[in-house]
Amino acid sequence: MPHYIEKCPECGSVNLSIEKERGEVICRDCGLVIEEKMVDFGQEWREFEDKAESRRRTGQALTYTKYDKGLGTSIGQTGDIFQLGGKERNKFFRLRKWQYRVSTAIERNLKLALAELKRVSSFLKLPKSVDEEAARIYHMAVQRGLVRGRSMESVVAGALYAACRRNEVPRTLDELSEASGIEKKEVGRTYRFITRELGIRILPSDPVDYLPRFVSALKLSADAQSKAVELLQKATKAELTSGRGPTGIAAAALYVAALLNNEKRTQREVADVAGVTEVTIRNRYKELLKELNLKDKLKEKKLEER
DNA sequence: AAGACGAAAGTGGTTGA
DNA sequence: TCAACAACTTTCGTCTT
Repeated sequence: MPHYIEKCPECGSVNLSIEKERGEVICRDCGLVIEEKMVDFGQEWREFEDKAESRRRTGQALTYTKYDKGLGTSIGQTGDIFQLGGKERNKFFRLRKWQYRVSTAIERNLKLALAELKRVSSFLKLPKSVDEEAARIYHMAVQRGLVRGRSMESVVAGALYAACRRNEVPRTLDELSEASGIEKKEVGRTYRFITRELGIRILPSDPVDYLPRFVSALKLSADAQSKAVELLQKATKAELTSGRGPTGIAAAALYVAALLNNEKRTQREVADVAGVTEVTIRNRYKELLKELNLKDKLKEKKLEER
């Protein structure tokens, strides 16, 4: 596993945790997110842990982040394809046909769109896998004519949002909106539209997925984070989570966890980081206290402090 | 003075007739 | 297409630390 950073710049700990799914490197001791979305967890070491599977390497994968899928522009234009065997030759014929079908208009649109996608995703420091997915979604959207009547940028933003959700690296609509310069509701609208039209299944995002970033932004400890995870698990069991905004739940759990851990943050601080209001935190927080019998614990805390 | 709390009214989106 | 509805926000007054 290639390590770009060995020690936590905050506390010097070498006890780093690599959250592959989120593409984040986190310090286990102080909870700092050291690297976010910077490591390309590609094929080579993805299967490292799974020894049953042989490691396969098949060269560069087709990539949707290049407008021509990385195939280059000279397929079948020279005579050399005729030296290939039948199977290979057919393959190239198919590719050439496909490429030919991409009209110049679509090609130009894709070039622009993928540049925009790249820009937004690097602004948000998203991992490459999300780029790929978003580009794929955009491709499909173009092919189905879903961009017509919508701005290219908003479709890009919607595709990225969908890709984030699919890869469990949730970004809020606010963040996407800020990065893309598209209004929040517009992003949400195109997101819903393209996922519906393309039949993309999106799991409801898990509040836990938001925690590492919130914890880091609030400079809370790893203890507080695991406490929050614990609370969230209980909350999920008590069915407090369905139908509610995941960010609000994550924020409330984190708020309580911080209190219990003597790392108090104000509701406002947590609310700002999570992109919800204090009121929402209060509501979720109230529910948490009621359902999980945490009141007593908080009272104990207060007594201890005297 | 700042933070926590809660009531009331408003917003944008979903659902179901 | 419209109305009911739930979740969330905004705003504001009151209580607590």
